[in-house]
Amino acid sequence: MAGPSAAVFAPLYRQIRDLLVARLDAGEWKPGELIPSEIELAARFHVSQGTVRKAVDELAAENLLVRRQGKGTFVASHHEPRAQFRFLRLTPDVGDTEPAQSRFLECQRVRPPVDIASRLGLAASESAVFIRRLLLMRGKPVVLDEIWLPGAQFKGLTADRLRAYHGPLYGLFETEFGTHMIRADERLRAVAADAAAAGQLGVEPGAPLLLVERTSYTYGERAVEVRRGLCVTTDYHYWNTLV
Amino acid sequence: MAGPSAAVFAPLYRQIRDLLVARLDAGEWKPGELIPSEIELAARFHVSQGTVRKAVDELAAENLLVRRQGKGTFVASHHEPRAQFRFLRLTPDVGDTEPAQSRFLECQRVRPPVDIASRLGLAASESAVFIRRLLLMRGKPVVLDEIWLPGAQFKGLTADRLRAYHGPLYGLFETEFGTHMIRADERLRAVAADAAAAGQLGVEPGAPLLLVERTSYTYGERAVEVRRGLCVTTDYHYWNTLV
DNA sequence: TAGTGGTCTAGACCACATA
DNA sequence: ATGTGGTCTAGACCACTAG
Repeated sequence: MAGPSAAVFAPLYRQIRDLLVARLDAGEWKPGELIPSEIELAARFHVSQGTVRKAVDELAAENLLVRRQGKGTFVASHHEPRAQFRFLRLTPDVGDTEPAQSRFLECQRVRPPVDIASRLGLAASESAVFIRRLLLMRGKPVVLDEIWLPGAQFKGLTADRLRAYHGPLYGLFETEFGTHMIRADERLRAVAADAAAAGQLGVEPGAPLLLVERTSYTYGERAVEVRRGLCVTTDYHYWNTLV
Repeated sequence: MAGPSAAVFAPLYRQIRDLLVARLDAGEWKPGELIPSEIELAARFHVSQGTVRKAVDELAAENLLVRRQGKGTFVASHHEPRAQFRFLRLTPDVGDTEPAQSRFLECQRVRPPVDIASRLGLAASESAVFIRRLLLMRGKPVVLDEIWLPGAQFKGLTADRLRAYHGPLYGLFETEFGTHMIRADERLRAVAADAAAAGQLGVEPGAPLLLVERTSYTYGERAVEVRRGLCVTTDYHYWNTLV
């Protein structure tokens, strides 16, 4: 409930953590880059190395930073192999997960529906980029995605640009638009396929589909993507771990 | 891939962690109970308090232990309010989550299907307890669960005993059968309701349902429950956070 | 060889709960 | 007043990486 800087009194290590996030947000260190060593950060913030360590530990646990022994601490990037499947929970029932292939059907600037606009924190006058794409796995359509992005942040995003890019979508967003997704909330339900979706996905109208509604956030809990995906779950499933 | 004790060479704090888990598994400290203080554990294991602290930190992060400042560290229990909804990801679209009501339809000793038996690590000769129950929220059926448990561990579990108990199922398992669930894997897919499920859940046959297949584990990564739930997701959704 | 993160320790002090 | 966990520090040593 409380905003990012609601807690005024916080332990030192958490204040350091927040300072580091602010630096990341400001782009002082970009995804994939090395951040200063713990000793250097300790000197800069006038705290002990142990306090910096605890701050960095938290950020590493949240996947904002990646520690590599002997090399240093790096800003997490969606281009790294280990991050590839972090936001893709759809897995084949048998065999290993392989990279999916995207087929972009549509990419336009639109006035977003009110519910989408409010989730993105857009004013009534602001536009959004709307993307429709089909995700293919093993050559077959598996997910039909509708994606909304804040227009101001994603100026110049076109279908051609999407098609020219190869790799994970969040990698493109990170590199070309300076927007790094760090967290996402998802809501899942089962729905019946309408005629349009059925056609795209190659199933019968009325067939059960898994609807995944996602809101993605960047540094500072700012929502920057709303996604609505319809998934065929006959040979794939959505996996999750409860701890 | 690697078993619980595959890593022979491990940092001290991890060895301490594993020792603590072994003690929990052995029932030395039961759910809800206070474990010895950090200083006492440090003395017992001949390490510094800082090392014990790091071991306990890990177990607290995994929800095996609960720290309470000024009071001590306690073994996590499914009876605590904070644990109530940890394994229930189905939430109403509007309004707050309320405790669900169980209606037990069936409880028998059975020879489990081979896939269930293998997931529970049961030999061909071993039996299982099979439970069917309906979960009601706001007075309406929302989930139809089928649950399999290892027969040997759940001797004496009957429909009457289930009906007599009020509270979360995992609380009963913990208190009456000494089995504490600490983790669960889930696989989700959308399926069409068959006639039987449709009747129980009050939906049309063929209606889309969310199928949740769960395997639950106790200390030491031992699978002790397989669950297959069919959920009506018209007014409820399954929520998840990707980090 | 030098620099990085990873582990372990010891001790001081703070915040909270209980008697 | 006492005991608990929570924070912060300082320093030693280890393990890994790279020039």
